[in-house]
Order: sequence, then C-alpha cells, then structure tokens
Amino acid sequence: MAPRPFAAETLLAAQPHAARHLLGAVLVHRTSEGTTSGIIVETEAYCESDPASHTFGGSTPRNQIMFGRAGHAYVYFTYGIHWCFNVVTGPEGRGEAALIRALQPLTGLALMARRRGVALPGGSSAQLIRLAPEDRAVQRALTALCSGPAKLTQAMGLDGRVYGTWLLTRRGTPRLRAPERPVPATRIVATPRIGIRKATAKPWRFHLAENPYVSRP
DNA sequence: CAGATGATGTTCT
DNA sequence: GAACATCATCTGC
Repeated sequence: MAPRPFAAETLLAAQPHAARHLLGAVLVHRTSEGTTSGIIVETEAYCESDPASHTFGGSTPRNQIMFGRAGHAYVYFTYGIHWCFNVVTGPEGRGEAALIRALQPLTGLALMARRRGVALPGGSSAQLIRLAPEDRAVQRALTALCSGPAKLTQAMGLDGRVYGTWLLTRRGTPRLRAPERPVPATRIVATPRIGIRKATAKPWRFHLAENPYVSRP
C-alpha cells in the first residue's frame, strides 16, 4: 500500500477529538543527517477557550500559526532548553492544536539515539524493534528516545526552523502519514494533561492503550 | 520506586 | 519579573 498524506478533514474536528485522530499517524522528518520517523502514540488537545492553551489570551506572534489552517506545525521553545511540536487542528481562526507527546520509534533509530545521547544495547539496527523488544535493556533504550514532547523533538531534529510547516504533503518535511489502519476508540485512553498548572481536570491527554512508548501510563 | 532541584531563554504582564 | 504544554539527575526510602 502506498503511504498516504494525512487527511486534513480529520484535523478539522472540534477539540478534543482532533487530537485523538492523530494517534496511529506517522510523523516523518528528513534532515541532512538522515530520516527519522515514529508512530504518534500520545497527544494533548489545546484550544482557545482553554486556560492552559497558548491561545487563551488571543493571538500573539508566537501562537499565530495555531489560528491558521489545520495541518500546519506549531513549534515553541520552553524552559530555556526544550522544543515542543504541535499539529494545528480545528477550523481556521480557532486557535487549536495538538501537542505530540510521544512517538513509537519506527525508522532512523541510530540517528535518534545519537541525537538523544542514548546508547542502544547490542548495536544500533532498526531490527532491534523486531528482534529484542522483550529485552528489558533494549526496551528501556528504545523508550528513552521519544517518550516525551521534548525528547521526541530532540530525537527527530525538530526545532523552531519547522514552525509553520505544512505537514500534509507526501514530499515535504516534516510530514504526517495517515495511520495504517484507524485506531479503534476502545484502544484509546483519555487522562488529564501533564505538566500544566491551569485547567488540570480536563481529560484531554490521549494515548494508545498498553503502549510501552508513552511518556506516562 | 517518589519527590526535589537546577538548567536555561523566550514570552507576556 | 514571573511563568513556563520539560528533562536529567540527585536524594532518601
């Protein structure tokens, strides 16, 4: 089957549903160092009426792209150190996005490990995923690559340079690929969002059930 | 294991 | 000046 770009319509649904639609999709990024990709296994929804959202106070230079068309990248710098990557969602003008919080590494594992400063035990082959997923040390190293919003941007080489990128094309980078098959609703877990001080009760964090690559169960 | 802490710079009040 | 959609590393059970 040919890889398909992500369907824009699924990102137009009102929050928090758009963030659910991203689970199972594949994020791909090609740089001069090589190509990395991973399956989206954890997201969080943010929207304009949400006190925890960057768009709560209206449009600013930083959050401007969140008001743009669903399918653009919103990237921000935080805590003086970290980059976080979002997919703009919702209808144009609405100030919504989904934070990508964790990936299941798919390709470019050696490059991810190098960028993250993680040692892959027993070599650096992508075969590790199939050969030794039951090995504790291997699983721990693989999980350390992308199990958090700032870990995955470091592993994928994503930063402020990709702010505003259109993600829904076959050739661009970074880009989104549609899920191999739709994720059944019964396989999605909703919990309160992580690391915020406001609106902590909204259950707008979503992750794949039983997936070892999420930032937190 | 849980909980505390420092790193570090941009953004907005 | 405070807050920050975080992480690695440290302490003490």
